[in-house]
Amino acid sequence: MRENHLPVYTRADEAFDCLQTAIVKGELAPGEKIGELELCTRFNLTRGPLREAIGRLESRGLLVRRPHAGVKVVAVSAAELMELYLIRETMEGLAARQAAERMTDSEIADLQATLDAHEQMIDEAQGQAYYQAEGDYDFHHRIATGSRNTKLAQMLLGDLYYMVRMYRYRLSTSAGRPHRALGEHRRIVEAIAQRDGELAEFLMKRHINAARRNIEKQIQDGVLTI
Amino acid sequence: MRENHLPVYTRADEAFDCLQTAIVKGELAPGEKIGELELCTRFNLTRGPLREAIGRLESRGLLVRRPHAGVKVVAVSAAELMELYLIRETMEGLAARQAAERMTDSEIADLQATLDAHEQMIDEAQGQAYYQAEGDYDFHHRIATGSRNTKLAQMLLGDLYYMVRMYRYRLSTSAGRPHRALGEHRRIVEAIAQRDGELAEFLMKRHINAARRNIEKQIQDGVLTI
DNA sequence: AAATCGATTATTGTCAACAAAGCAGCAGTT
DNA sequence: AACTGCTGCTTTGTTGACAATAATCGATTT
Repeated sequence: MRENHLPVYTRADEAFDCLQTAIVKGELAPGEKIGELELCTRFNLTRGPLREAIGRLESRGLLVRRPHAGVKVVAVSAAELMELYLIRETMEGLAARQAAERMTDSEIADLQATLDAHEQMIDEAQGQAYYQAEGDYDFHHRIATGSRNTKLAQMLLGDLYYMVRMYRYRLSTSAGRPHRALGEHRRIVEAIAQRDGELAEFLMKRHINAARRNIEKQIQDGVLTI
Repeated sequence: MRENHLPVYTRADEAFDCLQTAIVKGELAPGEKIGELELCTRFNLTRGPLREAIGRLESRGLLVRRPHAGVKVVAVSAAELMELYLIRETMEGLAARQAAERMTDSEIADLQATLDAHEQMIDEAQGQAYYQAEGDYDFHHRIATGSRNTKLAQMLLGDLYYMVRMYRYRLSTSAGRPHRALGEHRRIVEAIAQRDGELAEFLMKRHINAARRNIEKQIQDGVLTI
């Protein structure tokens, strides 16, 4: 009778992780057609577990399958990326509201501590937008789980974030934005600490809206190509 | 070069459909532990495709798997069902707003026509809440696709609705609600026809909120047990 | 008598061979 | 010269057998 249910990794889980990170990191380019046995040799897997993983990823919308004709990585257009941000706006707004109602005091304290860490990271590594991106991810991750809304967290963490991160990897956050974003994060946490759900929702929506407009501008300026 | 890509059904697709409908219809009860080979004999499948389907359904949150210990249908608590409705509220609000901006005139006309059909169904089969439930599903389905937001539609149609429908099957919509719901539907479509996205969003959110409170009340009254 | 440890059994995870379907190249015809 | 139909090949879909793991039941010990 094992009490400690530490995650038992099956080959299928392994395959899932390998594929997912490869897609997110851009090692498998969007639109690229991928062969099964090619992936098998690449990740040291057999086709059974791999196919299970492909099924899961297809269900999550990261892969597109055409029966008997192969699987390819989903290609998201600029317009679709913008729509992803619209979805994030509403869903994370809800998450922030629920987080304000449900996060424990210690969780909020932790969140504030991570923001301090993020600030230091930004100061130390100026221009190293990567850290900010990871920090940003961390922040939103905590709010999603803090909402205590199982399905909401699942949809945000399991579906949306992977698609967003997939495009995060190739976009350099514009110079001034990290500091601005951090300020916005602070105000959201303040609202949560004051248990002001409505305000937290409003601020979160505005925050993501700003991020969306930022990317939109970069695309229009030709800085970011999709 | 085949032009007409009619859906090619593989065994895995078949397995997926079988399992999904069985879960939604309650033939596989929530919490019930299901064995693979039992399902194989039941649906005339082999384990390969079945496992692929299980992987997909697990990824969608309808099944819960514990490695080496089997798969069971997810059991959603009353509280979680309420949170599902909170998610629907925000997401379908967004869908209604985008639908107001993007649906074609003929799509809107079609939508109005289906509402007329629903009204007739309700009048003819009084108390037959089933038709209303299906009609309701149809309505929300059209709005979701009408948003032209691929990911949003995918999340609503592929994830949330199946979970909601799973619990719809066992709840009898209270007597007065079908007519009220139809009225709400009409006002939403009106807003869409007038291309008033904000209003459509507001009305849709209120509509789903009302549905949620209706179920909440039924649960409290003991009419509906989960 | 209760509890724990161990062997058995049933079930899941994995693999490799088989069948089927699409794709590409070639040849023949129009 | 372009197009259509055939043939062979590659890739995917499927199957059944094999290996590994957890649950169950029984025996032994405290």
